This record gives sequence, C-alpha cells and structure tokens, in this order.
Amino acid sequence: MSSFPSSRGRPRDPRSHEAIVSAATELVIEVGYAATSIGAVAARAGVGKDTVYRRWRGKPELVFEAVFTTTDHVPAPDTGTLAGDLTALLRSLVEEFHAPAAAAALPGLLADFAADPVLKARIRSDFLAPSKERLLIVFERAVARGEIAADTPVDLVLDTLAGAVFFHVGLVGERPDRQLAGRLAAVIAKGIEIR
Amino acid sequence: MSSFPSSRGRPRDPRSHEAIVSAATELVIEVGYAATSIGAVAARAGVGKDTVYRRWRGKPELVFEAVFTTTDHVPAPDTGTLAGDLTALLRSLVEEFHAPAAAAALPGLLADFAADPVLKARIRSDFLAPSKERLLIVFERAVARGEIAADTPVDLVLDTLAGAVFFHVGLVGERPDRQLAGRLAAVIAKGIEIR
Amino acid sequence: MSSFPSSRGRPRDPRSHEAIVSAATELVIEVGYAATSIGAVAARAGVGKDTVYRRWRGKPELVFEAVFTTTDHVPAPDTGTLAGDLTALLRSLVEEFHAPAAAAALPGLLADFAADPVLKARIRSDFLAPSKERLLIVFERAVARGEIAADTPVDLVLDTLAGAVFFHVGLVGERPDRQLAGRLAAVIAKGIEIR
Amino acid sequence: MSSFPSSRGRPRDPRSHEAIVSAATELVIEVGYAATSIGAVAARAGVGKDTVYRRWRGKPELVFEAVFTTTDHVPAPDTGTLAGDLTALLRSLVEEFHAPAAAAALPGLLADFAADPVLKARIRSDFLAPSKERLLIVFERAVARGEIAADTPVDLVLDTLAGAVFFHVGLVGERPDRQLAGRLAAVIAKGIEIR
DNA sequence: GCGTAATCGAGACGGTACGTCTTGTCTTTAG
DNA sequence: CTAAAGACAAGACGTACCGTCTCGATTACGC
Repeated sequence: MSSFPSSRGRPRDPRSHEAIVSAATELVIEVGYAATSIGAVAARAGVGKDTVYRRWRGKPELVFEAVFTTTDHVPAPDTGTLAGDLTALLRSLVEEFHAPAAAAALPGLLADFAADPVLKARIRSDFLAPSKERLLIVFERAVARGEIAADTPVDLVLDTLAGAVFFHVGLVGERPDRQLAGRLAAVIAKGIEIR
Repeated sequence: MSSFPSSRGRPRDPRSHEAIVSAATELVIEVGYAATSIGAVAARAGVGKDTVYRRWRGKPELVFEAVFTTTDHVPAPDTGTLAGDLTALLRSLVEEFHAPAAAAALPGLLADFAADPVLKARIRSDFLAPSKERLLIVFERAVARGEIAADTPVDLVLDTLAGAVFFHVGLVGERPDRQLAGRLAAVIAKGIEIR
Repeated sequence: MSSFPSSRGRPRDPRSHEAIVSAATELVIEVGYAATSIGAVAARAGVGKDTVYRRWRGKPELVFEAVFTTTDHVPAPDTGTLAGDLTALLRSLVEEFHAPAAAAALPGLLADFAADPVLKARIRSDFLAPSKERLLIVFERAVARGEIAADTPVDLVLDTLAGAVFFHVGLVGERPDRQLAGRLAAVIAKGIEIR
Repeated sequence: MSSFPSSRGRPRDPRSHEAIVSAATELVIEVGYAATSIGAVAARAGVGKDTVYRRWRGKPELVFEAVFTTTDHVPAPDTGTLAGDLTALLRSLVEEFHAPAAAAALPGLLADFAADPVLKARIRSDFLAPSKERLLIVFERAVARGEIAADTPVDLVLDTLAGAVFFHVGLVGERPDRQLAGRLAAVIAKGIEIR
C-alpha cells in the first residue's frame, strides 16, 4: 500500500525496529513502565538512543506500540444476544488489559498520554478504537434485534466498560475472576436494554 | 503503656504541613503532576526538602493528601429511589474527579500508586473508601425497598462507577456534561435492579 | 581553682563534656575527620547537638580539643647539645603527629583552621605553642653554650620542624622511621649553628 | 593493536574542559576550597554536573588540576652554589604556594588527598614530583662540586622544604617576606653540606 | 561507480530531579 | 538555665534520565 520511498540515504534497518519493540516489552514487564527508560531500551536493543527517537517521539508512543499492537483484530462477537456479545467483548478486554506487558504498562501509559495534550486526544482513537468498532457492530445487531434503542450512547458505554475493567483489573489489581466479564456484561446489557 | 513517645523533641510545625500541602496543590494545577517535584514543592512552601520527606514518603503520598483530603464527608444521598441516589453519588464523584487539582493529578497519581505494591494495596481504601461507604448505605436502603438483591456486588459496581467517571472525565477529558451522572446512574440502576 | 558559680538553673553536666570528647576521638579514628559530623558525635555521646554547640563553636574546635589536649606538658629536653635536644623535641613531635587520632585529624583540622580567619590566627598558638615554649628553652641553653646566635629565628625553625614532620608523617604518610627525628635534627642543628 | 578504542561516540568538547577548569579556579579564589562545590563549578562553567564527573572523580582531582597544572616547567636553577640553587628553588615554591588559587586551595586540597587512600599515594607524585626533579638536579651538581654527600636524602629534604613553606606561607599565613627563601635555604644548605 | 545523504552505534552534552546528609539554629518537655 | 530529642531551612552530594548533538562508519539511491 503505497509506501512512498522518500528514500535518499541509508534506509532504516527494520531489525532495529523490532529489537527496540522487543526490548521495550521485556523491560516493561521486568522493571515496570516508570523504570523503563529510553536509554535502557536502546542499550538492551543494542541500538543508539537516536535510533529510538528517530522512530518514536518518546516513551509513551514507543511503549504503546510495543504493548498494544498485538491487537489481533478479532472479529466482533455474534452470540445472538446482547449480553452474550458484551460478555465476549469484555472477556477479550480483560484479557488484553491483564496481559503481562499491558498490565505493567497501562496505568503509567494512560497517565503519560493524559498529561500531553496531543497524546490525550489520541487516547480514544489509539486505545479504544478497535473495541469501539466491535461494539458498534454488536450494537447494530442489538438494535436490529430490538434489544436496544438506536441512539444508545456507544462512547459512554465503552468508557464504562473500559473504565470498569481498567479499575478492576489494572488498578485495583484484582485477579480477573472468571465471572467478571459475564457479571459486568449482564448489568450493562440489562441497563441499556429497552424493556 | 502510657509513655507517649511522640512528645519528645520539637513538635512538627503545623504551618509547614499546611504550606507544603498548599504548594503541592498549586503546583499540580499549574504544571501538572509529572512536573511537580518535591524540591519545587518545598521551595514554594519555603521549607526544606527534609521537612517534606519527614511527613510523606514521596510525591504520590503527598499529592494524594493534598488533592484528596477535601473529603467533604458528604452524607449518603437519600432521594427515595436507587437511580436518584446513584445520580447524586455520581454527581459528587464527577465533581471530585473534575476539580482542577484532582483532574491534573489523578492519572499520574493512580499510575504511581499502581506501580508501588505497597501503595497499590491502598488504592481501594484511600481513593474509594469514602464513596464505598456511601454506596453501601444507598444499597442498604435499596435492598430494604426491594429494588436490588441483598448480595449485589458493591465493589464491582463501585469500580464500574469510578472507572467510568475516571475514563470519561479524567482520561478522555470529556467535559462532564450535565446529563452524564443521570444517564450513567440510570443504566447501572436498571442493570442491577431485580426486575 | 575558683570555679565561679555563674550558676543559674541546671549546671552543665561534666560527664557530657567527657562523653563528647571521647566520642569525637573515636569517630575521628574510625571514620576520619571529614566523615566525623557533629550530629554523629552527639548521637554516639548520647547527647543533644546543642549540648555540643554550647561548648564548642564547631567541629574544628571540638576535634582539636579532643585530639590535642593530651599535651602532657613534657618538660623541655636537656641533653647537653643542641642536636640532642632537637632530636628529643622532634621525637615527641613525630609521636604526637603519628598518634592514631592526630594522624587521622591533622590534615583536615589544619585545613579547617586555615579556612576560617579567626581560627587561622590560632594555629600558631593552639598547635605550636607548647612546642615553641620548649624550643625557646632549648634555644636559650644553646645560646648560653654558644652554639647558636641569640637572634636565631624561633618561629621559622619551628615552622620548618613542624612542617617537615607534618608533610613526612601526616601527609605523605611515611611510617616514621626511627632515624627521622635524629636525621632531621642533625640537619637543622648544623644549619643554625654558628660555626 | 592499533584499534584506538576512544574514537567511538562524540568526542569530549575541550571547551567544556577549559570552562570547568577556569570556573573551578575562580570559585576557589572567590569562596575558598571548602565552599567550592561541583554543582557551582558546573553552573558557572555553563555545563552539566555529569560533564564534570565524566572527567574528574571529584572535587580534589578537579581543583588539583585547576590550580596546579600551571606547572611552568621551570628549569632547575644553576647559580653555582647549593645555597643559591636552594634559594631559587624555594623562591619558586613560595611563589607557587602563595598564588591566589593555590593559597586558597592548598590546605583543603591536601586534607582531601590525605583522607583518600588512593589520592594519598599521589601526593608525592602529583604535588612534589616537579620540585623533586629539580632538586635532584641541584643535588647532582652539588655532589659534583663536593658540597654534599652522594646519599643526601632527597625526599627528606624535599619534605622539609615543602613542609616549611606550606606551614609558614600556607597555614600560618605569614606574608612571605622577601628573605624567607634565602634564610631557609641557608639553614638547609649549611645543614646538609659536608663540611 | 560515485557522490550525496540518511542511518547506524556510541557516547558527550546542558539540564534537572532524585533522596540522603550535614550544618547550625530553634522549640518542645523534663529536670 | 541545661539537657535530650528532634524539627527546621539551606544546600551539597553523586547518580539517573531526558532529548539533542556530534563523531566516524555504513549503506543505500540517483546520477
């Protein structure tokens, strides 16, 4: 797709990219987000610091890509009921937030994003976009089934789902018990259903 | 027994305490949580750094006290319906998270608390305890009215409410529109009501 | 002799004085002059810092008293010859500078005295006075014997003796070999003798 | 062999080096050795603290280089007599110790060197080496002339000369009167001469 | 095949924050 | 008034990281 070779001079080594991302992921898991420094990432990747800064504007962007680009692009669930779909959706959200690197990185990462006006605007798109896409499909089907109103506020529900999972799993550190997704889905589904 | 050990030596000057807390609040508002340093707080308070470290173990503890000890000790709402009570509760939660200092401090503060095992254990008690107390009362009344089951999971609901508000207001930075509390309360109330 | 009781209120505890001096001596030996702090001395002496500052103006004065008040007031040597007397005098000087506490304290102590205008004026009197007294007597006898001129400059000779011992023993850290005093005395004696 | 390892990475800026040395010299003169801090030196040099610590292990090493690398490499004096040569040698020693920066730095500097085992071993080589070299030449000539014995102890004489000057000029702070070098040289020369 | 130019690893650079230490003073209670 | 205890303002300590910069050395492209 159109990669425009603005290429003069030596092209960037793709192996560096991958080495940096791996090093970042490992460090976040091993020492945490706060103690993960660009210098340490570069050193572990066997790379100069500039090679990192040439590709990412800073630690938040780098760690975000390192940790959250495993977004496998799961298709939207289709269990036949809103509650079922939300359960599935929440299950993958819990899984995503509970993965070692994500759990270690999320609070600090969100804080850094929130602190920078430019990055703050990207929280919705970067962190929530994939989930929102799937939630939209789930809602479409639920509307078609007559379960929910057509104007059910997607963003508010999404914030609620993500916020609940983030608080419960990421912050409070509760081990995500098996029933969490189901129970939360049940409450929200019932809460937004028409009848 | 009886020997009160803290009465030896010069007592801590309460004016220092207050000056530090004020300086911390101001700095968090002016430059943000990340850029607020203990040294700068001490300097603005006209105090030595030791005087800060003598009272707080670090920035997270200090800023937490500075920003969240306005615990107004509001009584639990009693509007007659669960939805009404939750609306009131959420309104004060939104207000609390949206206050200048709190909004500036929250993401970074939660990140620092989450990164330290000792502090992480205190998130629930320090940040959520007051709200939980009031939610418990609201639930008691709702149970008495027959609106909800006696075993409705308080912590899960609280995490959901707090998480939703934190994500919507604190992170995504949405200006908290007037209807937010009401809409969210409606969804949750309906979601957990028996019928 | 005549302790005038200017005493109102609680009198100073002489045991404190001794405890402080002992603690200072020990610390100087154990951790060196630079690392010996008033606070540490007070703590080891089981005494408040003020109790130290009430008696001494600072570390230099305290350590000086702790380390150099063992000046036993040895009588001036009288061996019958200038060279012999100087040898004896130098021997006690070497011994004094080489004692554990003195060796550890001297360089830093002299530096602190030299850095403070008030104390600097006291180096000659505090450190060198006892030796000068004895040297004067030695010189008187040598003048009487006709070995040296009556106007032989005592201060210059004393500075030379003390400086040589300080450099050789205190700074360069040479173990003071047995012959040092004799050899140095021989050179100086011969150097100042009339013939 | 041949692979010169220090050619990797950005080379150290010699202007920083010079700026630091100048700043150190100025500060020592203005506020004294004790009050000269690495931080203040760095600030005045317009340089980060790391840039200082990258080149010197600490204040003693830095100040030593700043103050005593004016090693003019004066040739050994050759006046025809031992007394004359020693006078010349002492004159330059007095001059060196009496220079503004040196006089301000010497006592503290020697104390810091003496306090550190590693540095202590370097006092003889760093501070005294240039003088010793010249004294050796002076001695050689005096031996050739038959003035002194071949085994006259250079180190002891050097310690005596340096110690005397240090005590008289550096510590006691006597203004170095014009005759000092001559008088001291006369005593020592006479003291070590064969006849 | 040759210059131009961007990238590479390395590490120096000016800043700034860290949390601890020491200084000499001050303020409490106890004697 | 002294004593022990310890708080207080000030500021230095040496380390870490930040994001930028300057090296010499590669490695591609367009000519």
